[in-house]
Amino acid sequence: MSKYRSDEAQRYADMFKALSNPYRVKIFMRLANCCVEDSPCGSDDQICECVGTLGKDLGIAASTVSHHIKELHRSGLIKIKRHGQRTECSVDSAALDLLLGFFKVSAKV
Amino acid sequence: MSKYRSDEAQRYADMFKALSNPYRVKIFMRLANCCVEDSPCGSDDQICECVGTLGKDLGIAASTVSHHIKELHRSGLIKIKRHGQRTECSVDSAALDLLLGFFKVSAKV
DNA sequence: TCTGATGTTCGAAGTGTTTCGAAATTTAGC
DNA sequence: GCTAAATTTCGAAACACTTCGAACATCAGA
Repeated sequence: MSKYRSDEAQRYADMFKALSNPYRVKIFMRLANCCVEDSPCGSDDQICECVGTLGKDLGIAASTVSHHIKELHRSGLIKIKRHGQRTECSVDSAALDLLLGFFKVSAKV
Repeated sequence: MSKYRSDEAQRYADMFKALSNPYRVKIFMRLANCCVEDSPCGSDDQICECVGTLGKDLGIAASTVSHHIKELHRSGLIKIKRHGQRTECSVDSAALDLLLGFFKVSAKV
């Protein structure tokens, strides 16, 4: 409590909930390795047709992948940009910094 | 995927699930500010009779606090040591480092 | 404008989570 | 051995999450 606003815990909980599913963790890790912030999927050398390709790699239905991506987006962890038929996703670096800060404070680094 | 084992995502998801509830985030933040690893609750100047006091501050039943603490413990985020009638909790610094690493890698810091 | 590719929304089934109060457990101190 | 304090376990009710397939929406290109 103390140095945090009462609804700050809720904000963190929302982001952690978005990462509380192994498929969403995998999606997030994959995005973090290929598309952070303003270098979205499909640019330059990296090609990841987000929903479709991720769905095949994960072995779950496309509608489920779409749902998980929506959850990640709702929590603010990722950004979504529609580009023609494709939906390009990227990790929101501000959210990343916020979470990094959460554990840095806790770790007293 | 790539550089992570298949069940590594599950491990992270478990820890994030433990932090997916605002009460558990509050408990974790409080513990991180008073008892990390080997300086458990109640030592020296800091006094926090974990379950009891946290329950009053959070405004929820003691049995609920106990449940949340069990969840944090099961995920590996905190350690539990019974000391007489009290249950002393502390943040597991190894888990903290693991999560810090998760976001550091993602942030490409 | 039709077609195929890509992605989203909907409804449903199964499962898991949250919270409580009551009862049980554990331990310190008499 | 009793009693009181701290915490856990149990059972139940309400609610939320996960996943799918089917149906719908959107867009690129012939």
